[in-house]
Amino acid sequence: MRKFDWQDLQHFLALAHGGSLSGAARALGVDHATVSRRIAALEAALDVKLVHRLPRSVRLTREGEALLDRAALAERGMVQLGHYLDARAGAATTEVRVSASPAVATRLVAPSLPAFHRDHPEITLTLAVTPEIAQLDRGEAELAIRLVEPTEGELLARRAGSMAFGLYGPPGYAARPGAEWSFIGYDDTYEHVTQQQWLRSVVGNRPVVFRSSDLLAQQEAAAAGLGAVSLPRFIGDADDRLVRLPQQQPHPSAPIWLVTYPDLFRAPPVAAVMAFLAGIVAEHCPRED
Amino acid sequence: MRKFDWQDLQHFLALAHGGSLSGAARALGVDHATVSRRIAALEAALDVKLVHRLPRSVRLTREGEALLDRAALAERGMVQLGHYLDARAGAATTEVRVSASPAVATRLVAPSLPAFHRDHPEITLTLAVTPEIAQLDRGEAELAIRLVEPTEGELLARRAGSMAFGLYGPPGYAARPGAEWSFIGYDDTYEHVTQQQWLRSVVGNRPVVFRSSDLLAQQEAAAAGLGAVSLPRFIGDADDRLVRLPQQQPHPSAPIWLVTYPDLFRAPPVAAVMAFLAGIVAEHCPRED
DNA sequence: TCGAATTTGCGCATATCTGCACAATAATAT
DNA sequence: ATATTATTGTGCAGATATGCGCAAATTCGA
Repeated sequence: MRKFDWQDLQHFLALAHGGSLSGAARALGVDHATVSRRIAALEAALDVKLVHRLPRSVRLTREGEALLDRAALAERGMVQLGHYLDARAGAATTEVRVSASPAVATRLVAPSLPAFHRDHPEITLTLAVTPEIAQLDRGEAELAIRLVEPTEGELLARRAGSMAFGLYGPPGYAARPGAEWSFIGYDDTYEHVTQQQWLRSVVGNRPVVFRSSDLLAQQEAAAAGLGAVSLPRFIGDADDRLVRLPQQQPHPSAPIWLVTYPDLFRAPPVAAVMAFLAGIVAEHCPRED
Repeated sequence: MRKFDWQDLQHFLALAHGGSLSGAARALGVDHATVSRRIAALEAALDVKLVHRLPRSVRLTREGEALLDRAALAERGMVQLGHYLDARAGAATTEVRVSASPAVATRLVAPSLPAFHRDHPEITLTLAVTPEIAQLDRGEAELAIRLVEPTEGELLARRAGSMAFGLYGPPGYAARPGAEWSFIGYDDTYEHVTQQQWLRSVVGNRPVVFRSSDLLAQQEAAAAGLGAVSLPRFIGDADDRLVRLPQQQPHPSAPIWLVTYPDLFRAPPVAAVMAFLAGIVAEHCPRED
C-alpha cells in the first residue's frame, strides 16, 4: 500500500476545510508558511496539483476534491479519536457548539440562552447556524438539532420532541374565502422536504407569490400581507401579526432529534447543553406520538 | 476537539501492528530510534503510558489497547485512502496478497499457482494463510476468500461459487452399518460454524473420537481409519484414501465470496488475481443456487 | 553452556523543518 | 479614490527532528 505522510494529509484537510492557508494555519496552531510547505510536499509526493494557488485565496483542484472525498473516512476516524481523547483526558470542555437551522437557532434556542448562561456561566455556548446539516464527523460542532433521523450508526441520537406546523396568514385572511389565498413557500431546492410537499398539495392551483430558502424571510413576507405560509407552531403562534388559518389536510409534523457522539456526551458540559436543549424542545415542541 | 499529531499516531499504529520498534521502523522506512521518540512524544502529549518498554520487545498497555481500538476507524480510512492513491497513480502493483483459510489455500488455490504464474509471470502472488478472516482494512491483504457474506459496506464482494460438502470415511466404512461409525470434527471453538452444527446433528449419540481446529488434520485422521469426517467435496473427492458415505440429511453448502476494495480492484494485477480465483472456484466449486 | 542474532536505549553530527519578518497583491470599507 | 485589512509568497536564523554508531540486554539455536 502506498505510504504517505499523515501530517501532510492533516494539513491538507485543514486547508480544504478552512478555505485558506491562513485559516488552516490558525486552526492547526502553526504558521501559514508551514501549511503552504506541507501542501507542496503532499503535492510532490502524490505528483498532483491539489490546490490552485491564488493571490488571495486557494481553491481545490479536481484532484484535490477527489482526495478530499476519499479522505472523508479517515477524517471521521480522526475526529472520533479526538473525541475519545477529550473524554479520556476529562478535558475541560467549556465551549460547546450547537448546530441548528436558522429558524430553530434564532427562534427556539436563542431566546433561552440567557437562562442557560445563568445556570451554566462556565459554558460558552456557540450556535452554529448552518443551512444544511452540520458535519459532526468533521468536528464542526459537538451537538446538532436535526429534523430527520440520523442514519450514522456511531451517533448518539435522542428523540427530543415533535415540531408541529401550522398554516398562517395575515389577519384579514381568516375572513376571506380560501380560494383567494396566495401562498409563500420554499424555493425549488427544497422540493424534497416533507413540509414543502404538503404545502404543494394544499396550494393546488392557487398562486405562490413568493419563494425563499429562508423560513424567516417567508414569515416576514406573510406578516407583510403577502400570503399564507406554513410555519412551525412555535414560530407562528408567537407572531402577533399572523393568524392561524384553518387547514383541511392534517399538517405533518417533524421529529426533532438531538445528536452527538457518545464520547462527546461523556463530557459534562455537552451533557448539560443536551439536557438544556431537550428541555426547550419538550416545552415548545412536545412529542406527539 | 483535542488536537494531536497524526504522524505520531501513524507510528503508534505501525508499532502496535508490527510488534516491535524495529519492525515498525522497517514498515515505515525510518530508524527505530525515530519510532521510539515519536511514541514517547505521543505518550507525553496524551499523558499516558501506551507501551511497556521491555528490553527485547514492547507490549501495549491497557490504554494502548484502548487507543488502538479507538483508532481503528481512522486506520481503516487511511488504508482506504492509500488504496485510492495506489489506483490513481496507476501504481505498478506486482505483489498481490490473498487471504484464505488453510484448507482453501493449500488444496484449492495452491495447485493452480503454477498455471497462474505461467499466465502472469509479472505478478507475485502471496497466499496469506490466516485462521480467522484477514483484516483487509488493516492492509494485511489485497484479496480475501471468505465463506461468509461480507458485511462491510465499502467492500467489493463477488459471489464466486458454492462450497459443497460431503461425508467421507475410510473405505471399509461404506460396508459397515452407520450405527458403528465414529466421527471427527472441529474443536469447541468452532461450534458456531454451520458445518459443525450439521455434523453434530448427524452424529447423534455416536462417538466423536478426534477433534481439531485444522481441517486438514481431520482429513488425515479420517484417511488413517479413525472415522468419518465432513469435508469439502473438492478435498474429499480428490483423496483416494477416502470414500464418500451416504448421508440422510442434506449437507448444507457454504457460499464462496471473493472480497477486495473497489480501489484495489482497479489495479490490473488485483483484477487478474480475482479473475484467476473466480475461475478456480467456478471449476471446483460451482454455484448451486 | 555458549554464541549469534535481534532488539532497545542513548549521544552526537547532520539534515530538515518551523516561525518570523517583510513584500506583494487583492478585496473591502470609508 | 483611498485607506485598511486579510491573504499568499519568500528568505533567513533558530529550533527541532532524524539517522547513525555503539553499548547493553535478551531470546533462540547449537
